[in-house]
Amino acid sequence: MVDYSSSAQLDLVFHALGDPTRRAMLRQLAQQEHTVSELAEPFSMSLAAASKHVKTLEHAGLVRRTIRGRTHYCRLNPQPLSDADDWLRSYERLWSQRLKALEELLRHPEKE
Amino acid sequence: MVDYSSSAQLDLVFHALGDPTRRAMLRQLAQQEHTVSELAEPFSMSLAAASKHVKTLEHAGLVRRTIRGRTHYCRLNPQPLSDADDWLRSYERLWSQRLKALEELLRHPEKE
DNA sequence: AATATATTCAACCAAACAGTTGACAATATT
DNA sequence: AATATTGTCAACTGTTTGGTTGAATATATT
Repeated sequence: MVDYSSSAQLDLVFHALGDPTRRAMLRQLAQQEHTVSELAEPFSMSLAAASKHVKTLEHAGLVRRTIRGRTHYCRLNPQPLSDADDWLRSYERLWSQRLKALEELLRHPEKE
Repeated sequence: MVDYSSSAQLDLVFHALGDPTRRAMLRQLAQQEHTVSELAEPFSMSLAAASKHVKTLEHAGLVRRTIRGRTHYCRLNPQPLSDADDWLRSYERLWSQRLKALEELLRHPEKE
């Protein structure tokens, strides 16, 4: 079993996710495959800039690219998202505890 | 219901998580409260540098600080981790599908 | 063959980042 | 009162980031 959650890999994945343009691109790719131009289209930036974002996602392992002719087709590779989630979920006990306490408070709204 | 998962908030949280020093600090804080010096101790960097990391975590809402005398006590606030997880989990369908296919393949290892 | 399209590349820029050091502020200790 | 401790701040440095533009590459279309 390969450990994709190595620190360096998580660095790349979390860094890739820390940008709204890239998160939006992933959102598109969750629906279907897209070319680089299609991914770039919604944003008011040059194609070159968008292309760099795609490359960042690719480097993090979040995007796979197939080149057919002059067109680059990109699709989402969800594995690193699952790895990032594994990391986050190791804290779940902490936040679910807190959420439970909040719910309890809503159910029995006592003074103070 | 407040939307902590706003894009700007996620930017801060994912960016904060994209650094191994900061993830290690969170790991410490998951165990118990720690002072800034305690958080800094494992790393071979100046206290000032570590202090900046703590501030980054605090800015992302991941750390809460209480000052008593000259000592700053830090504790983990897990809420933003939960928000980040909410975001990631919206892709869960995609990766669990893939995992299921892999398991299936392991159970019935046919040719090709 | 000429042109249009899809994409990357290289060079550049400004801003942000991660680290340093030295000084400062505030609080404890002796 | 003198000193030590905890932590931040400000200024500086080198690197990374996110964007630009113009040229280059490769493929399609006419």
